[in-house]
Amino acid sequence: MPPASRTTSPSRPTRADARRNHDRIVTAAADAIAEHGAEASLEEIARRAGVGSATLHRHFPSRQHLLEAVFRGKVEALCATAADLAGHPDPGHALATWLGAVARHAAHNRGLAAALMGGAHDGDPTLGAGCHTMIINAGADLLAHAREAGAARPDVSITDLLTLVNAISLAVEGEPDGAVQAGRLLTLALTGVRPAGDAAERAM
Amino acid sequence: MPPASRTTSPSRPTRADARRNHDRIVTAAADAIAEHGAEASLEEIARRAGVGSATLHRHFPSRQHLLEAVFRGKVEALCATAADLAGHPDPGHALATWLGAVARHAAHNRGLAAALMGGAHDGDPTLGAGCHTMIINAGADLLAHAREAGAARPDVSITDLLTLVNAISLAVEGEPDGAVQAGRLLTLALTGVRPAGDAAERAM
DNA sequence: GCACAAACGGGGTGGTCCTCCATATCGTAC
DNA sequence: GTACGATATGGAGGACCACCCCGTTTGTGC
Repeated sequence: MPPASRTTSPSRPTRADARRNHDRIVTAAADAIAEHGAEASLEEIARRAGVGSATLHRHFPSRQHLLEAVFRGKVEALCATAADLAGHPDPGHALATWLGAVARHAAHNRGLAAALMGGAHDGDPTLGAGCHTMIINAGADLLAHAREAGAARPDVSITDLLTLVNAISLAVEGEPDGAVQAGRLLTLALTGVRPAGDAAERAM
Repeated sequence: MPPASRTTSPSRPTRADARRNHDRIVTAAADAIAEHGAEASLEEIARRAGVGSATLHRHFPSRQHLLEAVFRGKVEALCATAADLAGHPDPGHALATWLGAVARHAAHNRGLAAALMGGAHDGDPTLGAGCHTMIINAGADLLAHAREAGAARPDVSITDLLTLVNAISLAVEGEPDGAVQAGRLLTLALTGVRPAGDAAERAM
């Protein structure tokens, strides 16, 4: 982040080769991450993109920045889905559907769960508008509506739910039938282990 | 694994220095893992133990083997807890209590969740009797009893439950109030997001 | 005490992440 | 069309890592 120059002009427009390299790196990263997961080698990504490793590090000072760039599109899609579902007549169902969509995206896009998870708590405030924050804001409305409709406990937060979804996604990542497992576990977590219809309130 | 020698005698008793080094490595690993997590540097562990890195690799051919050795005691304790709880009058409560104990152990012993998680699906059959298997066998009884008592759905497996617990434990690992978060999320997953007493069966 | 299998560990290989800085390139003002 | 300066580049190098080879040391049964 260059210090705001003295003139009103925003320093300079990004150079064309820089923009080109940026895009090539993101593309290469998407491939490598799909293949090897979120911990894919940065050296290899640079190699695939045909740039020096220093260039990669200049464009993306941390792995998290790179993940954010790779998955921004997917995250925006999930946010849009949340917006669509916000007006659904059954808010509880809408929330569950959306969380399922998050899990499905994570199952089909290796590394997405890590990108969603990492955002806030790695001490870098410059990632404020990152995927983590975006997805939380998107889900907050759905949860609020569900709560109003009595379909969600008042003491559960959207952070809880997304942590759960991402934890599940990470746990089954790499498994052959990951998407199925993730769906099972998410349903389990949302509805509880007790048989449906058993309303017993226990001390636990 | 030395090929079974021609004689009936089990080749040879382990040499004293080997046993000593083994123990020093496990101790050093416990410290390092508590400090840096399950991904702690093996070189550093060898350094702390005062042995060459080759010695560490000879004793523990993979990181998973080392984790198993470090946490075997804790896992046995959890298995014993499971055995104690097996006769509890309320099997549903017993199961929940035990899963809570697993989470609590994981929160207090960094790396334990990783040890429990890694066991089966990394292609090494020699880890058959590893922590993963031990804990599954221990929990299976509790789940079976809970199911008989109608306190657990018939379609949920012990693997599901342990995956959930470990996923949660890994997700909150390193967080300042990790133990509290893990407890919250586990309770949430076990009882569902709907308010207690809401027995509505939804299509979802 | 001796012989020998068992265990050891220094040092090498090839990998990672990240940084420095001399060089090449782009965009612009002329 | 050219020259210039800011911007961007990438190879080389440092620090670290997992893992392995192989000459050397050490423990043990006789």
